[in-house]
Amino acid sequence: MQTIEERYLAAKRALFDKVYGTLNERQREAVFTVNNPLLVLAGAGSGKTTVLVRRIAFIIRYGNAYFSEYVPYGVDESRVRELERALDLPVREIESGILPEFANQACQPYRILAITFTNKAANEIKERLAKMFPEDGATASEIWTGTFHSVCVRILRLHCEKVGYRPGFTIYDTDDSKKTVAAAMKRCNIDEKLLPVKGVMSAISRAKDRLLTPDDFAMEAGSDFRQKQIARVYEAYQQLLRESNALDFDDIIMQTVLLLKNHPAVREAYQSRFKYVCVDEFQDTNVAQMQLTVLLSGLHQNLMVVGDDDQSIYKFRGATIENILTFDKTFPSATVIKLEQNYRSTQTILDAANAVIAHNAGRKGKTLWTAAGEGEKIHLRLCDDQNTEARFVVDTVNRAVARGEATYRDFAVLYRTNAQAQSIEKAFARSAVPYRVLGGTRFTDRKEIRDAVAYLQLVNNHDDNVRLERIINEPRRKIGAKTLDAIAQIAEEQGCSRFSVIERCASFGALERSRATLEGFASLINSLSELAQKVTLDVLFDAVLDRSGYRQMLIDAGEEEKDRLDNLEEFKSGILEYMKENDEPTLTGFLEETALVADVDRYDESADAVVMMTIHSAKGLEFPIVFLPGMEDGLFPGMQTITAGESEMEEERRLAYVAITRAKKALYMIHTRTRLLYGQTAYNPVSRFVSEIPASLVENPDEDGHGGFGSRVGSGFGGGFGRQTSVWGARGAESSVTQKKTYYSEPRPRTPIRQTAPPSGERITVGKNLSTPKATPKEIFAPGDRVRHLTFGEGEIISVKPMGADTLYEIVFDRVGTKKLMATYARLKKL
DNA sequence: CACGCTCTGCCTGCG
DNA sequence: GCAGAGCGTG
Repeated sequence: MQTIEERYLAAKRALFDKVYGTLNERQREAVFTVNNPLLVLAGAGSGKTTVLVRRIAFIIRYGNAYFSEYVPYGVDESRVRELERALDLPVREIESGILPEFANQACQPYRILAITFTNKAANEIKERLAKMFPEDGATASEIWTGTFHSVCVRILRLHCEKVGYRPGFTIYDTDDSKKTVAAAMKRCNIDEKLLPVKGVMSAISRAKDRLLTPDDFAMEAGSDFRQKQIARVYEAYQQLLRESNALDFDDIIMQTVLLLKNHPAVREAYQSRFKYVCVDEFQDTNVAQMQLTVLLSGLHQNLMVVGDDDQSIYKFRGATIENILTFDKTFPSATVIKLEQNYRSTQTILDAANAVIAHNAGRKGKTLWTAAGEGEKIHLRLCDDQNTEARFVVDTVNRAVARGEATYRDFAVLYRTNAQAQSIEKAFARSAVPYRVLGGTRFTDRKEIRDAVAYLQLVNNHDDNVRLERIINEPRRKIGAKTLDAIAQIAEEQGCSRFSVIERCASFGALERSRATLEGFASLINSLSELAQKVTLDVLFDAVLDRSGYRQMLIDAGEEEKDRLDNLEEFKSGILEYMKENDEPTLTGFLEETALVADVDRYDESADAVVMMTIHSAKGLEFPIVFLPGMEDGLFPGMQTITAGESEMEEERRLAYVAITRAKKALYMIHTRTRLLYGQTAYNPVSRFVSEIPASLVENPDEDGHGGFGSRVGSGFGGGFGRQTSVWGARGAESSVTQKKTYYSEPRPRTPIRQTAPPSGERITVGKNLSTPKATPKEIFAPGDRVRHLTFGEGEIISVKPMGADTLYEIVFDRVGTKKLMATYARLKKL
């Protein structure tokens, strides 16, 4: 017999469960678990952002209401009955009328910190939080949401002097850093040919990711000559950055960590402020970012991290998958919740993804499943070369659009390397298919934009030597390398900035010849600095372009540089936008935003065009129909991965997993017999990742519909390729027939794939070319039964759960571990 | 100092 | 195969 208290708590939880009934059980658990460390292992498409956003809203409204054991004084039989009866009320009424009284230590919004990696993700969270509190805009805006970098810059702006930077510091991007590293190497008398700048730069970056100071780095280098050299450059590089009052992207994180570590008062202030800390995409964090989160959440320990170890694809950028793999060891009190139900893709796509990723050893182990149904098979396609491949993509798109089965925006082409974009882009352009290419040169990487920004940067921070050098002779002012060397030398001797040397050039004999131009330049910058105090940003921007002569230079160049002028105008509209969005627009603020905003944010999902991007940049996105060109060993996985170790191959495999799970309803994997790569013709075998997908999931015209390509298909020396460069379709009769089978397929009913299984256990077939086996007899298994699955082999049922009209089995397979499968689709045979 | 030629190296890339 | 960097010449 339950006590009154037990019944009260049960009724309370039942009411919360009902109001949050649109979430699945696991999602609800994640939302309600607010205190103590929490690791949410969120598979692709499992609704992790929903969980993140709803959990934050829950914390603000109800605090620890769900799991709290608190029972108010005076709760009696009649009250409990009332609550139990309330379960029949509509959700809205429960939510507004009853739930608020359960609130337990509800948290003020400004005490919650949510950290993401990209501005895009941060904005999405902000927008969705705003929707959670439609009644007042203030609540959502008080929640501290931002990228690692924006959060750290915000902290550093207030405390930078404690770590040795002056207020108004500048942020150097990769290009500025590279120049500074080159300068540092020059100072150390190290030849760039013996030690490439690129390598040094990345070594320094990796060191900062791991919080290693130049001294630490030197210690670790030991007697290794190369490493010792890099240590010297690292030291000099930091020196140069400090002289310019500049931080690079890695410093932003590392210096914040050092600030919090070494200044207890600052640390304690933030620790007591942040009662709840949430981190998104936790699998992408590096040592420094991990340390930062641990420090910020150190007092209250309410740290929630969301991530997917299977989507960790940024090791090369310093991410340590160990952060997520060992989170529960680092925090023994942590709750771990796996989100495995997928709301994005068909079961076929998920089965393929699951099968591929199952080949990795170092993982937490998740198996995605969906209630959506099987969907169409995965299309595998062999083409002659990259041009045929491109034509195949374009024609498939055109056909589907012509039939009214899809619009351009439904398609995405995802590739391993940016170089692959070229041939496909050409084909789209030729056939007048609207398309967009993401990545490559960013808007803000264009020369004219960088120059204009450099002017603004120098106006904002006169010590910024890199930007000074960038624009002092742009437009031409006859200030060449000679003069600059002299200035740098004097600056070094005097221990002052180069700009102050230029200002006082009259005092230095060595600068006599350029005195007039230098003074002119100094007064240009100084007058712009004065102007910056008086006028709005857009006016300042025009003044920079006019007074510097930069605009005139482009106008004089005529038609050739027209684009650059247009780009500058576009950039100006960005300035106006910034001014509209910020109550107190400042030059520093704008420059900061420019430095911290990437190009991905420019991806406009509403435009009706096929989108092309690398698999890396597609992480987090989804598309109805996905093309994966270049599924070849040597390209994906790349040659350097094949010759490297197993852990590199696992990362590459995770990338394949990310690629596959982007697709909602259809996935086309393409490989070619020959491919022009780095000016050479390569004959690549089909990607091993393709071979890791069970043949039963794949429709493979090249095998004449028999499936079963356990061995490699298209190792590719079969038919007369090479001489026949004609596009497909104009080739021999036999192959056109094959092609007809694949993408000249019969019109497919536009059956929505996301529909639940019919209660009868009937299979949903999307397209009649799907040769699905006869419907499985609805045999009911019990825990302990031995069964056989087509792809997973033999296993034992460990749990049986009715799910609507279907049944969810949890099965431990002998070969592949535990999987959750829906009875309708699992095609289980009793042994 | 600017232009043009040759040479090199080349995966992915947030902020 | 191509872009960007570096070098040499007018």
